[in-house]
Amino acid sequence: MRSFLAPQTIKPPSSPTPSSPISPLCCLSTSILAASTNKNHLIQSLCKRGNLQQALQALSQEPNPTQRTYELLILSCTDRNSLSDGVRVHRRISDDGSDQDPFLATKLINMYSEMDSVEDARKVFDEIRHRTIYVWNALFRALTLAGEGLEVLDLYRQMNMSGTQSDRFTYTFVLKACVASEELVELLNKGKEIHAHILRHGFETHVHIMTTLVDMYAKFGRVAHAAHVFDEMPVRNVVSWSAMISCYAKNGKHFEALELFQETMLAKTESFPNSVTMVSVLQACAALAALDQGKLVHGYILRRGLDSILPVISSLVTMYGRCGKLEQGQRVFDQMKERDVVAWNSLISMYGVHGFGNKAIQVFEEMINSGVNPSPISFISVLGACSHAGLVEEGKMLFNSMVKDHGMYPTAEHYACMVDFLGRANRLDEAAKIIQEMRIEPGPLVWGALLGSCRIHCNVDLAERASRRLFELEPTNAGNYVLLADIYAQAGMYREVKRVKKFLKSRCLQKVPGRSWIEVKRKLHSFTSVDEFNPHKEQLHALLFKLSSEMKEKGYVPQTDVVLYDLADEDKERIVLGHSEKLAVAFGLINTSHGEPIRITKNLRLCEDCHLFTKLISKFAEKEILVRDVNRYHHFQNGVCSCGDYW
DNA sequence: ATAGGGTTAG
Repeated sequence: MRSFLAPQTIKPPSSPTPSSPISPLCCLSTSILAASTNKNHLIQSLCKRGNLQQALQALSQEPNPTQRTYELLILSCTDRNSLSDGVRVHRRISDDGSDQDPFLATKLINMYSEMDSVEDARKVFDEIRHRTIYVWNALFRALTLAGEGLEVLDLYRQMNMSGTQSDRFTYTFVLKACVASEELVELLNKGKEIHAHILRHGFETHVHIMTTLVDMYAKFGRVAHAAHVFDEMPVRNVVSWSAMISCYAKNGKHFEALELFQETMLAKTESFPNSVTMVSVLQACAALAALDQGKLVHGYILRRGLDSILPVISSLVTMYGRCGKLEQGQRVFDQMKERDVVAWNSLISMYGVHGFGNKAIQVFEEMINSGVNPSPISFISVLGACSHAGLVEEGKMLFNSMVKDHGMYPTAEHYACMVDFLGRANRLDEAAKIIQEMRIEPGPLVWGALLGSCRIHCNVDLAERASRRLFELEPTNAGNYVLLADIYAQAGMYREVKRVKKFLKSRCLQKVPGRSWIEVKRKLHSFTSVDEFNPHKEQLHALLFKLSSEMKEKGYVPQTDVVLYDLADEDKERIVLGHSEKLAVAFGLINTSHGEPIRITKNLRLCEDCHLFTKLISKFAEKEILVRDVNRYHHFQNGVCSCGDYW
């Protein structure tokens, strides 16, 4: 490597640059002459002013660019996102032997990484002999961003063997690498190993590293591990809090997310939530349909002046949508000064889950007309809307336009939407054909959509085919087995039902218990059908029994096919009457005032009997009831449901 | 000597 202190080349006086005519003085001292031809300062200031082309021009006239000059050139190329110019600068650096400078190598790796050219970053790394920890870290970061987590972990092992010590940055990069890869399960152990390194090297007090650890366990779904790390942290900042709240919100622990936010972070610490915190909190409110909590959070957002931040507003739209408050969601959206594709997507899927398919399509078109390009998620949202509203032809057209007009490749989710709305419309052959002709391997999402449709139309043959694939793809997902058993039960094939249930038991697999929530006077109440300790249980059962008897006189026939046990009819009736959703309805009838709608959330799909029961209640009790199940909204009013019995 | 890291929208 050439020293940067090497004597500078002196240009012969016979070839002066035109802009600097030689004065007699210059000939007296070589150093003065060198200074007058030195373009380093010029290049640097051109870079700072963003004038990359002129800087490159000047570079060609400068025989001895300094390290700082190269650094600014690299940064300037990165800013411009100009790969060709970056390569030019890189070549020049190699030409004068500076490519063995670890500082510049680090900068080059970062540059290539920013330009999504991880192969070039890797080349820089491979060619440099003296690898400082900065060089290693830069490559780790580049590979992680490119999703090459496994490669990072392999290099990390090599680095440890070469005797180079990790620093505090290394740990955050390799922890992220553990989750930046498809092979999540295997890498959990790798992450735990790194966790041990971190403790061994005394970094357990380091906020950045420990927060990354929390996030890593969160992404592996290891909530207890994440909470343990978080609890042990001696110092936490707003990012740590946000990471832990997000961990709960993303892993289905919505109550815990709200509790940590309200009862711990706000009440007991000096940490101020920021926009990122609010996004996770709103997500939890949305998931629980906790409208009162959501409104409080909205108020808080306004007071803290976070209401102009795009992700926050999108989350607000989603929260109001998922709480059944479409007008509020629309209002929040209308007040936005600028709208990005995520905000539009929030609005589209808000109308979608409520069954307003045409409105969702209209919003989708408005988005395009306003000059915002649809993202793959826009299509998932609008196709999902078509599904919920039974808009088969519209859905097919949108799907085709995604490929033709927007040049997008459909993902498994897009195909699953297609299969879903074709299947629901009892066009099962067409749905099966879509699966056959997919340009990617059909995954569990797609087969699951087909199986769901088979359940609606009670198609045992196709259901067996779909479930065979599903059992191969996700052998431990109890939901698939239950769905098949459900179909057998509908078809009266109880021996098959028994077989499936026996199989479930032999594998120690359990169906997710049904759970319903209702928010009354700012407090969330949760119900399951098996909870013996619920203080309201007796009262609710008595009320349900009374209602059921009254409605039976008016023609209600309990839909007991959903019960997977071969029992006497009256036992089946007792079971469906104890479903969590009915308990929540009963609780709502007792605890809401006249004219106030009941709003319920459920973690599974609504069963036939609960659907029928709720429809009738909405008529006989003259009560508006909103139920959000795992897929969509049901708006019950005067004996009718907004889904048109099609869900 | 210099450089760089964690939480976010369907």
